[in-house]
Amino acid sequence: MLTRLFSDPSLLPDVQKYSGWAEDSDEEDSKMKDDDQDIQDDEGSELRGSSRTHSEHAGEDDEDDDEDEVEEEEDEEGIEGDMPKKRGPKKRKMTPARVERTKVRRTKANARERTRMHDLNSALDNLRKVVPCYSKTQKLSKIETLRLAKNYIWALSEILRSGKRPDVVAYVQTLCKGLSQPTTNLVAGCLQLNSRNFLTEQQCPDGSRYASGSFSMHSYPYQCARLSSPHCQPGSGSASNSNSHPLRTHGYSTYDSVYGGSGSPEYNSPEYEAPLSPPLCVNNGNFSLKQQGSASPENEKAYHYSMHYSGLPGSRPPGPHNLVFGSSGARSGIHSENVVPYHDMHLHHERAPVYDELNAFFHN
DNA sequence: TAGGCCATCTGGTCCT
DNA sequence: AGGACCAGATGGCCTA
Repeated sequence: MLTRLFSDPSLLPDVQKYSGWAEDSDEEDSKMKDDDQDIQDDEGSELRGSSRTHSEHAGEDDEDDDEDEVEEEEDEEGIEGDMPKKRGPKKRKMTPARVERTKVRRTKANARERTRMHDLNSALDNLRKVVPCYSKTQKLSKIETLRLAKNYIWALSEILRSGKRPDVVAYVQTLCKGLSQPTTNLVAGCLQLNSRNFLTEQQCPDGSRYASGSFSMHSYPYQCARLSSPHCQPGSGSASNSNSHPLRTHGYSTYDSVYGGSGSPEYNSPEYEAPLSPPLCVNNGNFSLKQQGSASPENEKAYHYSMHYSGLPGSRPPGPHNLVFGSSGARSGIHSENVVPYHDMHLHHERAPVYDELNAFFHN
């Protein structure tokens, strides 16, 4: 591509101009890769321009220099004869000066558009970090991020509206509504709704199961292997890393790794960026916030009572409250005082007001 | 190799 | 007039 580019003298001027812009830009796209991409795309646009209907003509009629006073009468009939007659203002002659100005203006517009899209992507990245599933290595697609965010907002709204303790199953199902199967798997994995663990853990202290099947793994088949997120998929990326990680091997979730308070240093690896996903902990169907790295007795207590989907033996106190998935709080006897107080939590989080309301409810 | 996702270019439209 | 926004087109990359 580049070889062809530089072998074609007609393409060089634009490329040089473009490169000049890239040097001036302090955007991230000044990176080598992006520069290459830019050059390629400019070349492509040049080449594509010849096939576009108005690439060099449309939108250039606002040029007001003198040599542009002459309008092309031929346009009325179609210059090439077989060219389709075009609507709109008559085209003006593309003098070299106009061509040059057009290119400059187009280049500036391209730069703005690129910056705009980068800003948009940055915002989308921020959104990825606050939806319930965040993986630096396996990013949700744009559309899936928006869908998940919508579902998440809806789920939280429902909690506030109904004033009821949310059912975990319904919560997850709401989150996964409309998501693609891979994304559903990813979200389920991030929430640690591992079917195996789920089924083995939804036993009451007396051994009887409840709510089994309320979460249909048929509807949301969770497959560990599909999860390439480093914190929820063993074997992704570096197999040795994931396998050597005891928590990952057992499928510990984002909740566990970040909000579980274990302070597992493995999660500080570059590969794993501490999730900024909502610090929500589903505690007996009760959504709460968990504090990072807290060692206070209260927090320990709350931690003991907090629900961990995967219940790794030995890693967590095997208290009965660990096993509660149902929506009925009476079933477990867990009370709201077991929830980490809001003010002890992620006050830095952008959505503190939401949590404020949630906790106001859960603490009443 | 097809399909999904993405970045970029581009021209049109709207707004300030 | 210029910038923001939008949607279509295109090509690259990745994965099943």
